[in-house]
Amino acid sequence: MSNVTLKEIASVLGVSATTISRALNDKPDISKETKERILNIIKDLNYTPNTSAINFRAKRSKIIGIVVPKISYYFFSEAISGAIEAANPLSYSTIICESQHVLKKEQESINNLIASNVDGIIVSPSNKTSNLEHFNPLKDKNIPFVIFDKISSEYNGSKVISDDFKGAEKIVQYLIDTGCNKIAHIQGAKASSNAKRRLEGYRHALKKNNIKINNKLICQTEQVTVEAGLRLTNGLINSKEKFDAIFAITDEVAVGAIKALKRNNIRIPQDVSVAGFSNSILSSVIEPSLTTVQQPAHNIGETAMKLLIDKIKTGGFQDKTIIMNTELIIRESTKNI
Amino acid sequence: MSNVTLKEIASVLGVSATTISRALNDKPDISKETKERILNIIKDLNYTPNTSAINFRAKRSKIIGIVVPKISYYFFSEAISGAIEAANPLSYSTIICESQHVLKKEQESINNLIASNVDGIIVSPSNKTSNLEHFNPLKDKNIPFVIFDKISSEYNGSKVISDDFKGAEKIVQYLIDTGCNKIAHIQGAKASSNAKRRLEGYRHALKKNNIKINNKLICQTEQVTVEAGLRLTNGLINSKEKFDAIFAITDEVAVGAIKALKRNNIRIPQDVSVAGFSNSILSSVIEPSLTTVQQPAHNIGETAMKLLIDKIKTGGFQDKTIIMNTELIIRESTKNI
DNA sequence: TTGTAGGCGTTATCAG
DNA sequence: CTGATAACGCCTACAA
Repeated sequence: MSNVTLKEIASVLGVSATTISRALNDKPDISKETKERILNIIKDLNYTPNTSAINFRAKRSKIIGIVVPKISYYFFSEAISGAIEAANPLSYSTIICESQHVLKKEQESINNLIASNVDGIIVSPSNKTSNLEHFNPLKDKNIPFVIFDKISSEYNGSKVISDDFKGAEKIVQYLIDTGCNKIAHIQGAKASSNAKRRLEGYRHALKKNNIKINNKLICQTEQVTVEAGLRLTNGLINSKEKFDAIFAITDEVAVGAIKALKRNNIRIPQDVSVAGFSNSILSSVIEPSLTTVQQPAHNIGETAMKLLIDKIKTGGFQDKTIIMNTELIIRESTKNI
Repeated sequence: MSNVTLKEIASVLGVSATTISRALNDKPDISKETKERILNIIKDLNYTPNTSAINFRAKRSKIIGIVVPKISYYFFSEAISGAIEAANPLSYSTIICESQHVLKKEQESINNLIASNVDGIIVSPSNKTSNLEHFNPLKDKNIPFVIFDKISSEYNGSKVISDDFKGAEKIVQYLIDTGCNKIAHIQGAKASSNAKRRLEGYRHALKKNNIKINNKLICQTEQVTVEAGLRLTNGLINSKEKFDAIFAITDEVAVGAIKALKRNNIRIPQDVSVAGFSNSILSSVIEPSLTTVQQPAHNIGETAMKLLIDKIKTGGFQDKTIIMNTELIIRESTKNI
């Protein structure tokens, strides 16, 4: 903790604490000479202002809370990294909380952050979060917040989302363009808005190309894991339905799909193309490497933070929805045009 | 921000602010009846104590700073997660900073954290950090700190490290046990203490088994990436030195090695076994899946946080070194015993 | 058992 | 241009 206080410096220099405060804070009502004299001497004094005192007096904390389901998911760690990078230059610090996809923990995190007097909160709701009632305390206390990633398009507060619909449409269109027309989809958690939008994108692409939607080619998993991809793909293989491509809700699931196909000696992409979503590290490591959709995680975090800080500064009246573009990353798991 | 203050509640209830404070903080010098009466009424008043004020007065922030090279590395995100989990029940929050493996940013982060009046700091120094001079401000200001992961064993402050030496020894011994005796090693950054300790473990295992160390089989990379592993393994293949195993400094590098071997139609593990270090997600995705050493990342972060908070509470006199055990994870990239 | 006074470090306000 | 004063919300010490 810092020791030297303005008062102490003041008594050493023979001026008032107020004057030193003015010198330190670039206030106009101080003569150039006094200011320079003070700043020169203060350098040697090893003074660090007491932020607690400053924030206390200013009735703010300069701290932003971030709540994510799991820090160690690549998407979230990148988003956090982007958010921090946006916050630091504006002298905001960030407190991170994990909800572990448990609604109660999400709620607790929000309450803890309120108790910490954060100036604002960024939340990526868990898969289990279907309504936003636990955000009410934030509204009550007038604490601005921004939501990112998993959030339904009906919600009309400030949010940053990636364009799941278009991303899915884009990658399914690519599958179609490369000659596939019996495209299976492994869908994600039912409550997940991202999963819903990707499903819609998938459907839309098929319709646009006059391909009939075959519900037997759509399967679903609550857990988006390699294991689930493996299991569901095995299911598809064992069913009588023919398919020439799989579009999986995430890269993890797609990796499971690739493993299942390989074990059944089904060639990728000659017999079946595989596409994922996220562009996680996995996608370049798996063989064949995975065609996928890149979400600008870092950028999403950055944007959410900027949006929030803007909201804090302006009093938080305007609500904005920012939709981030996705990018198609073509690799070996799909055919060439 | 909270609005209701003790004073306001006091005037409503017709008691003094002090009494309410006592009720809220479980102080002994208050009658049971008054306490209950106050607590009952206060529930409806939607009071949140002003943490800024409390911390300001108590001359502490209840915030711990954490500095890591990169949040999105699995090891660090898990360590952070562990640290947060240990901190929250003790009502500490955490501020995360990224050094991006840049010494100057590490320094800046530490200074920013000091300026934020954190109660203590946990640092995982970057690869580029060879001395700890930039920690002096912490010592000067008497802010306790704990270091984890990348730190030389000579440093005698508080630290938490995983047992790289034994981990490396263990996995090399396993390679030897499965019939390898021309074991190559891809070494990491020169300044990295982990890399040094893993190299020592490798050497030790060879010596113990009377296998002569062949320096031509030891190569080195500053960047521990898939690409580096690929490049260096190609180098090994093109050299005249024979080898029957590769022990890579990290899983990323090992993945590169696997890719290089496969492209050269060298069978894994029949012709060459491959071993990594970290047990990152990659290791189970790559084919063949990778034998590796698991570092208890979550546990390391948790331990570091507990150590730090202990130090904060006791005034920070005792320095401890905690060495965490590693675990050998056997997969398909190595032969069976 | 309860209340009063004072101060933590900073800065806005007003007076000089 | 500079200084004195008060106040932010809470809690400790002391008084009643």
